Amino acid sequence: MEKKVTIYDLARELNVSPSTISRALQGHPGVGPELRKTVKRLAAKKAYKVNRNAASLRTKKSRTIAILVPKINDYFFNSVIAGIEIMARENNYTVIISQSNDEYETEVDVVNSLLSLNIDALIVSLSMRAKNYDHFKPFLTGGIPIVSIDRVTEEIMATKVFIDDYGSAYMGAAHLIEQGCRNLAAITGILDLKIYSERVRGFRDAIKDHNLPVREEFIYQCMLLSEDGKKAMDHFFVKPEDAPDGIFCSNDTTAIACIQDCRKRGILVPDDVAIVGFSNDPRSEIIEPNLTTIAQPAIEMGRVACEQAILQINKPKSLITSTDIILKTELVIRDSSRRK
Amino acid sequence: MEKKVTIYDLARELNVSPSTISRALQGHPGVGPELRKTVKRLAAKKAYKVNRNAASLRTKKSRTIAILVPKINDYFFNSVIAGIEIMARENNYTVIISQSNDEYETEVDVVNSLLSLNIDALIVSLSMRAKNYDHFKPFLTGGIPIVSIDRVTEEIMATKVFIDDYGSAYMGAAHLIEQGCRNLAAITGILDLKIYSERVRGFRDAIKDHNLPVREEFIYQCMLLSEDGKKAMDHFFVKPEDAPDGIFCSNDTTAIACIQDCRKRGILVPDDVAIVGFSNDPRSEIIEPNLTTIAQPAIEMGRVACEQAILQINKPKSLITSTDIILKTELVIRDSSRRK
DNA sequence: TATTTTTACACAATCGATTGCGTTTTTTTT
DNA sequence: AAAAAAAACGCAATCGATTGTGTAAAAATA
Repeated sequence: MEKKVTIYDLARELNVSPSTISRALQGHPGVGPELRKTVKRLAAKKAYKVNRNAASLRTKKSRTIAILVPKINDYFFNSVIAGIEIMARENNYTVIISQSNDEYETEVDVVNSLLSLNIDALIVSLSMRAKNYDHFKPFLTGGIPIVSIDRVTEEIMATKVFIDDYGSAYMGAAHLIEQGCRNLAAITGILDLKIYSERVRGFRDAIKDHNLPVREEFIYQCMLLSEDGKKAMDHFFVKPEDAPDGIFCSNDTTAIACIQDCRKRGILVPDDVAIVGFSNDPRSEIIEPNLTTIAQPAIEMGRVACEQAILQINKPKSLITSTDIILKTELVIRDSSRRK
Repeated sequence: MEKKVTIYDLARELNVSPSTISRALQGHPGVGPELRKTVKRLAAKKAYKVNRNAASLRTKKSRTIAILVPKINDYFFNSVIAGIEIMARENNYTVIISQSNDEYETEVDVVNSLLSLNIDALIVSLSMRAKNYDHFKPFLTGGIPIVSIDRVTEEIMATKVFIDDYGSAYMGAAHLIEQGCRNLAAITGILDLKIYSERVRGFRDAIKDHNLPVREEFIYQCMLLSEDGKKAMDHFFVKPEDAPDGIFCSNDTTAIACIQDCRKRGILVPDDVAIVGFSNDPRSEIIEPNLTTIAQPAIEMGRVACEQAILQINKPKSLITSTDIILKTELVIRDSSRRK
């Protein structure tokens, strides 16, 4: 079990001081060009790696960005993470990933444990069960920037990267109406989260703007799991003669559940009921009929979020600002809503 | 921008030495029970969090486990990661996740950068494009245990957690034969990796044991991407009159691509061609016909891998062993292979 | 050549927590 | 009550890298 090589080892071998080694490796001026080369060569030869703990302790910078999302094994967040990872790697940052499982307590827990890790920034998508946001305050008072993605809130002073939820939902609902639907239903996530309330607002406005009635009982609030999709269908179809002919879902999981449930009930999609999902999950191209859905630029969102995080890290702390970055979505029309 | 609270702050406030604070917080004997309570209370009140960098620097333990997988946004690895995350959290470990994108160079890159992070253990699934495994050596000589999962190799001295690839493939192929297939094809990953060569071996043996011929041209080696599935179909169907009537795929992505390609060609699944995939990806329950596939205990694999990592961390370094842990798989029979 | 400026490096403090060892105080033993 | 043992805590070194300041040598200037 060999010990790791330190700058002291290199210093001894070259008969210079450790400080010179450190400066040489960082390319500081004030170290002769020749010495610098010698040092770098020796460092490479002996497979020297900085001890990031030591460096972080001294500089109070860890070159680490933490990510906190509701679920790691979810297509959308996954892609966001992949995007962050790419940008982080390009900028020589390390990434730490955690999940809240959409539970408030876990979120608080994770956030607290991140506090001892000396991270440089936090990229977070809120859990569905938000109660308050006090657990994020130590970051802000500690000068650690927060970038909030997708599920954002005004209550945290943070750069926000998200999509035009209102417009996307409006687009989805309007599309259903254009396809001939007159009786729209929606499956939404918990309305405490702005992302979902905005989508419902867009959904409502699209209906109103087309002079159709908004049926409150056709707005089903849930955790957006597959079972919830089925429950929503049960709810919508208590009176089959007075059921919706178009469903706008706030994610693809519930949309797919609806399609599958329709098949069981012998309801034709899109002719009896047209369905639109949200996210453009890979499953949407596989389900029959293929699912019409709102495509979100997930990887791009990750990249941008990470970019913003790095920007904030390098900005004088007094200048912490709260930018909003809104990314474009796209309605991907497939067979689950296309009527001839 | 408030400074973080340190043990020195607590020490000053209570008029004791920092060492006592440290011991009190760790529950050391040698600190009076009353003082300990007082310290803990004050620490909680002032929201003290240990500085893990400082602690790690001193103890050479970071309570951090690194994960390296080919792709983060892949269902299987995702679930493995989720499993690791759960076990890590239970044991108060932090997890760092990186991906190699199935490229050798990236893998080397990532591994090297992990070297400066002072991780306690590495859990790795190899990239498809393995050339050699020298980049892992510094961990072993440095006393940092490696747990190798799924895509393992004998060439690294590590605890290995994987499935019975030979048996699983045998089971899959035998099932196809039982369903009446006489002319089997296989889509496999790069055969340099044991995981794939074992599957092909199982595939071969199942055919042989049923006294059927193994057609070498029907074993298609690729990176297992969706496009590869289509290319494989082109390859298998150059002579449609002499094409396979059953395909065993080493992952679900290619299996799904095959089903979709069959539809385009007007080939009936499972009647003309029966198809079996590998992993039990969520998409396999959505594709029509539903995909028969080998279910792997991905989350369990993550849990076990993490458990093993923690075991190794706490073991005297001289005792580094190389256990093999083989997890059970299950053939999930669905419509893509079930013939009446 | 004497003086100033520059260059190239060394010294030593510092970040915050941990821990072996030493010291003081209290308790136990004889 | 004196001696020994135990308990409770402090001192100071340590982990490895960074960085402000100090100093000697080399180069530039007068």
